[in-house]
Amino acid sequence: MIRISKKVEYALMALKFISQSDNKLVTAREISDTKKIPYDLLSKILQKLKNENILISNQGTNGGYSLNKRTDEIYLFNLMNMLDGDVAVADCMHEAKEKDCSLEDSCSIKSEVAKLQKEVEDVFKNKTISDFV
Amino acid sequence: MIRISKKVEYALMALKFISQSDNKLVTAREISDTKKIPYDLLSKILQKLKNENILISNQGTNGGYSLNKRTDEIYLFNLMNMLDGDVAVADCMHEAKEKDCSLEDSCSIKSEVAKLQKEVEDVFKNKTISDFV
DNA sequence: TCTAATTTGGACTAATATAGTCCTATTTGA
DNA sequence: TCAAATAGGACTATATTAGTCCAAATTAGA
Repeated sequence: MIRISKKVEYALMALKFISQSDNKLVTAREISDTKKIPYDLLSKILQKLKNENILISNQGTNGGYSLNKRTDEIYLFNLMNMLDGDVAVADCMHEAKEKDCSLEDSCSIKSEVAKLQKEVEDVFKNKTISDFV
Repeated sequence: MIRISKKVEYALMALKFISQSDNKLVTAREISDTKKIPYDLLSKILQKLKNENILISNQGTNGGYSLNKRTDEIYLFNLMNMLDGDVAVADCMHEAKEKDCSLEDSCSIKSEVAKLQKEVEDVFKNKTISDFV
C-alpha cells in the first residue's frame, strides 16, 4: 500500500550511497556490507532499478552500479511503484485491475477515498532522491 | 501501515450510515445487510468504536448503536489508530515501541522519512467523518 | 584459458499482517 | 422465558512482505 516498504527503504539507502560515491562504480556487496542490508534482497532491488533505467550496471569483475539519472529526477512515488507495484490508499484505488471491489454497489465512500488517494499521492510525487541525500 | 484497511473502510461506511439515520438506533445486522459487510467483523469494529467513545451502544432487544460525537469531531487519523494501531509510513516510524530498527546505525534516511511521516499524517488528520457524509 | 568477482534472475520459504469465522456469554424488552 | 441484540475471546484463512537459495552469464586480470 502507501508506505515505505523494506524494499523502498533499501532502495533509498542504496541510491543515496551510490550518489555519494563520486562516479566510482559501487557493488551490491559494498552497499550490503556497509549498510547492513540482506545481500540477495538488495541485489534484486538493484537489478530492478537497472531495468527501470534508474541505474546502469557493469557485469563481471570490477563491475558494479552507477546512477543513470540525477537524484532530483528520481521520484519517490515512482520508486514505490516500481518496487511494490500500484500505490493505493485503499484496495479499491488500484488502477490496474480496478481490483473488482465486492462492495462496489453498497460503497458510499469511494469519491472521498479517491480524493484522499490524490492528496497522499501528491506527497510522494513531490519527493525525490535528492531530498534524502 | 498508512492505508484505509478493510476495517477502516467498514468503519467509515458504518459511521456514515449511522449518521444518516436521524438518531434512530442502528443495529449491526442492519448495517451488515444493507452495506454487505461481514457481520462478525463489523460487530468487532462497532464494539471497538463504542469502547473508544465514538459510539454509544444499547444492548438487548431493540438495542443498537448511535453516534456519541458530531461527525466533524471524528478524525480519520484517529479511526485508523484505533482500528489498525500505530499509523506509520515506515516500520521505523512506529512510536510505541520504537520498533527497534535493526538498521538504526547504518540508516541514513531516517530524518527525511520522519518528515514524510508528518506530511502524510497531516493529510489524515485533516479528514473527519463529515467529509465522507 | 582459467579463476574469481560480479551481475542476473528464477524458485522457494519464512514471517507478518489482514481479513474473516466460530462460538459462547451477557443484556434486556416484550 | 424467549428472542433480539451487544460483548468478546479464540481461532482459521488469505495475502503481502521479507528474505533465502541456487545456478547461470559476464568480464577483468593473472
